Amino acid sequence: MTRPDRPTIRDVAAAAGVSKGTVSFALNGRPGVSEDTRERILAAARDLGWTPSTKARALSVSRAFAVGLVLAREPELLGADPFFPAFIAGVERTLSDRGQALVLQVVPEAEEEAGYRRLADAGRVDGVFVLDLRVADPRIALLAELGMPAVTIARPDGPSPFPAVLVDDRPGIAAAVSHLAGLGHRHIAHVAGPAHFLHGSRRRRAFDDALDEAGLPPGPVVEADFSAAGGAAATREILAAGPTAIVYSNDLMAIAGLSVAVELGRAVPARLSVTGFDNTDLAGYVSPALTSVRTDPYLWGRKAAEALLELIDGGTVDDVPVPAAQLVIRASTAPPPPEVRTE
Amino acid sequence: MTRPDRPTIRDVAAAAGVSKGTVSFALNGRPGVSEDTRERILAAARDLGWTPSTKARALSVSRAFAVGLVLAREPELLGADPFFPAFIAGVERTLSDRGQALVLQVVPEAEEEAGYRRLADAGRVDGVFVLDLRVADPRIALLAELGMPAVTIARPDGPSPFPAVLVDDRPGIAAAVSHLAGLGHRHIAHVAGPAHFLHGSRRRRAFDDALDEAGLPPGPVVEADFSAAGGAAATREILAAGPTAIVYSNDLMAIAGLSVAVELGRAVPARLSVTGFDNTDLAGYVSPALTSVRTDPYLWGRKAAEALLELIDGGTVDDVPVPAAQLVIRASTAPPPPEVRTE
DNA sequence: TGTTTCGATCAAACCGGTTTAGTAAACCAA
DNA sequence: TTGGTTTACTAAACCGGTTTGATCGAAACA
Repeated sequence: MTRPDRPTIRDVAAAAGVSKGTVSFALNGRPGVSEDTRERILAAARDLGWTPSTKARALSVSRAFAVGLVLAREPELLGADPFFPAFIAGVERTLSDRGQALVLQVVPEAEEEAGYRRLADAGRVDGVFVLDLRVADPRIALLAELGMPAVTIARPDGPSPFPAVLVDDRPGIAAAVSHLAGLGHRHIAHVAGPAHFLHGSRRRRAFDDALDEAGLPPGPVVEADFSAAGGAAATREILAAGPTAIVYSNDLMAIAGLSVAVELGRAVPARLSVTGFDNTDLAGYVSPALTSVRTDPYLWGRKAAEALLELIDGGTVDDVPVPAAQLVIRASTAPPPPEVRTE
Repeated sequence: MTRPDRPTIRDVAAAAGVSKGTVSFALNGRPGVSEDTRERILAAARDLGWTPSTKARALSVSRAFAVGLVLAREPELLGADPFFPAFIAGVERTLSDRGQALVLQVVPEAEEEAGYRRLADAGRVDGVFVLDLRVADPRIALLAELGMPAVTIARPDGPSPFPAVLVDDRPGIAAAVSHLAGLGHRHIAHVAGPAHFLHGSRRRRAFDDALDEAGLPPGPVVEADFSAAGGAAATREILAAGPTAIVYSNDLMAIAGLSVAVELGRAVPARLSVTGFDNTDLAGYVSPALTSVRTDPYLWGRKAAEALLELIDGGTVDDVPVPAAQLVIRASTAPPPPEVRTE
């Protein structure tokens, strides 16, 4: 394990025959350095293979050159959700170009606030992303109090001093319901995500509103936990209400529900229509292929990171609009069976 | 955005009426501080709400107090793979107790080496994990040259100065094949992962060996890319060879393949048995429930992090054994149909 | 008693950058 | 020639910790 001593700015200064300060100026493109010396310094730096020490820069300018992400989900649920990796990839896309790093923290749900606090206290990050917003999310106030720049994914329900990436699940749910209603369904059910999650409750509300808008009576709703097991259980429960279609609030539950329905003799889509949400990689490859709502977490990640860096740099940042989610129609939705009479 | 000026060690020193150095000694539990003063210092630190600045410590002891992970997969593929989140959660489990952070980097595959180099040059991390080992992986030599401590997930095929978490896919594949052979299957096919990935090629070799051991002739193998689309395509291709069972090298491809088979009229498990690998959350909730190989990436993450920290602290670390993967038998495997005669 | 030893403490250097204050030389106008 | 600016650069302070070498008083020893 060789430990090649990295050259410091001092070495560069010596090689170029100038002082440390001048080297710093030259490397940062500041005025007050003659073209001649600047080139000599750059050449010296190149020859020595010098790269700035993030540690030293971080201390001297009191910036971490990193942003943080705290994930509070249980590992199993995390693994099943395609959101995070895609979001993170998008974030990285923006960060890596700008020499910023992403610090990740995965904590038990109860320690989420402690997680943010740790990142802040240790000075490890200059800002954070807030995901999985909850109803009346306490993290907003916490981060404001800590003076920590943040960007939320979706606009919180309460007041928030932070810019948000305006992710809106409602049009996606509305599109799913309207698609089903258009096919002739009158008994549409919903398997919702946990109500304390903002996206869980918003999708649910969107579902209710969409039914109303389609002139349909309220449909049965069962709350589940976004997991396959939860989706399966919820499906068993909700099928008792005799819906001809189920709108799931994510693909994982939809795929699990689809299997349950088929096992219970409810052929999909002949006797039951099903829609998912997320449009995961798998959605197009289950049988029948799942009608789902396509979201773009990669894009959200990119935009969120851009906004956060801007905010950290002291800019004022507006909420960031993103394209509305699109319904991808596949084979899991069809008109309801004729024998189901409309009341 | 209040910016509450964090107290420094200097403030603590002033409050306790001692010098900076003494404070540092006291806080780090070094000898040479009277019990009396130590307590006074600790009290002062507590009262002021002092927490050490990672930035300053990092510079002064030239440690980043962070470890790195470079992900080189495409975002979509990342999203579909349950491995990363679980692995990362395990890593965090170990790290967070010890005040270490995880720095993530997601890069296009072509920039993977640059990714490691960036982390190293900037001094952002004290060590890294090496995932998704490839055949003759160039990263091993790169990291050795950079003098960067590392832990590999699985033992590389070539020489490596780094400890490895001894993940071994072979028993899992062997168990799947032997399970199928025990059910009476004689025509077993394999949908492999990319051959340039070590786990792709190892699982394939394990498949070949297991067939041989069961006294069966080599079975057809199609290489795919671990994605649902790839799994579906590979299944279409491999079904032409007329196998009675297919061993997939991950669940995602298996689930996609299962749908393809059913659509082509090959009922599972009546006319085709299918096994997956990973035992994802969804495996138990598709129809039929998927027989799969359970792995434990959460545990691997924990162990890998422990080993890496030990290594960074200058310890010598041996390879880390982990429990062998277990076959989880569900409904997607059954005896082959009787009409298939054995040659 | 004088000397040694030792524990407790402090002042200062250091990590590798950035930034400010200061200076010498060059330049310019009167 | 003088005096005032500019330009190009240096020296030193600073960020907030850790670590080393020196100092000081008290206890231990001869």
